Amino acid sequence: MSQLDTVHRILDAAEVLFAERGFTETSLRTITSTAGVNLAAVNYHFGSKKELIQAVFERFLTPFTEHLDRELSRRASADQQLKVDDLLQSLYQVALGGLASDGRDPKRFMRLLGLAYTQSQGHLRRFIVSRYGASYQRFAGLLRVALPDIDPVTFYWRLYFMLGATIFSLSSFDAIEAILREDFGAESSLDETLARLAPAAAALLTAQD
Amino acid sequence: MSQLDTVHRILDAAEVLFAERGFTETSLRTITSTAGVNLAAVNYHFGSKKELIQAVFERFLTPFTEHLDRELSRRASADQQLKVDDLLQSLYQVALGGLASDGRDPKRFMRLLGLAYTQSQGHLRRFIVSRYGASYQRFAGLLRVALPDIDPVTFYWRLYFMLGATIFSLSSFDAIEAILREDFGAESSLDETLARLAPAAAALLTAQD
DNA sequence: GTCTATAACGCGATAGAC
DNA sequence: GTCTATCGCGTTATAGAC
Repeated sequence: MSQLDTVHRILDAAEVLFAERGFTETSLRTITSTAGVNLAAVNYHFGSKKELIQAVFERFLTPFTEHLDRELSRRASADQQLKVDDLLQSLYQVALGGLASDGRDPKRFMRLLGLAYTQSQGHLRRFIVSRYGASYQRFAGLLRVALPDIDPVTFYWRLYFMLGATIFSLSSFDAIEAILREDFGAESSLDETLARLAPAAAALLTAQD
Repeated sequence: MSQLDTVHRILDAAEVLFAERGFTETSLRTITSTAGVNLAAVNYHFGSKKELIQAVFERFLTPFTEHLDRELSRRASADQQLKVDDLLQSLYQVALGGLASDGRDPKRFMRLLGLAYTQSQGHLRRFIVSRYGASYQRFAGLLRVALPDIDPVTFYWRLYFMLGATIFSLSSFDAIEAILREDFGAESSLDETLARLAPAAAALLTAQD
């Protein structure tokens, strides 16, 4: 088995298992046996479990922020000024859809983001902020320009409300979808849910006090 | 030290440590040494770590749902029909404020709820649903009556969006508050944040498609 | 570059003395 | 009811053979 295969197989197994169980709850033994590689391979290729966790996020966040940055630049050059709806559409449809078109599961990505937020992995938060903080700042800045009438503190709280609604509900997408399917017999696809989320998030951001 | 003291001290230490680090990341050794009790005391008084986790949630959720149920009954007997704003006010101001007036930290409660949501503790989810599901169903049912024009699947997705915005942002209240204080020099109290969250959540729920 | 074997340690839980 | 001591197991990480 080539080195590239081994690294790849470890990342694939770790991504799925972390998303299902969390970081602490997933042992290197489980990851390596699922991946079909030797236990020592993780420490050889990644150095430590922490660095493996960061590598899993890097593989999601780099294409995600690239899709988002590209789409924001495209829209910004076309329009005079980006509106709230444009920005949310960039975030939801393009960035997540772009991820899906790369063959990466956007629901799993959201689950990992939720874990990064609540599990106290200080190293992971530092890694994400230092590596991808610029893209976040750009998006937040454009949204701020699109909502000039809201006072700044309220604006930022609403930004976190919006992120919370997004990450929380999408990270539990499968569980929520299963409940609604049982109660109403109606299946919800990720696209339909994003189509429901976008106007709700826009209303949240633009609400009158 | 009396038995009541020991049980109490374990619960106090576990509540703080779980909220700070998560369940798996907090060992019984850390809990008992923080509480100043013997390691064996947890298994003696609670049976297992899982049952200790449930006891920590019980001590928050029982008064919380009692406050909420009482307030919903009070409002329902006064008004003809409860509106969205009434229901959100019951949830935010009264239930959380009631918790605070009992001397229980509502931010810590929100952090624990966030953990229960994202950390895969199957036993905890089953415990919460079986013990407190009725209060949740009642609140969701009243909110449904207040929003009859929205189609049912959209309504429930929005309910999860609203819960996500609430739990996610309040569970990270201290971290978000610190960022905003550094950037704008403006402190945000929990009350002020709830006063910002209520209209935003109402707008999210009542949005036009 | 990949393997086996193991070091070094922390975990939850419990038996048994007091 | 509280203590000490310990069992049995799982963990990450690494040394050394191949």
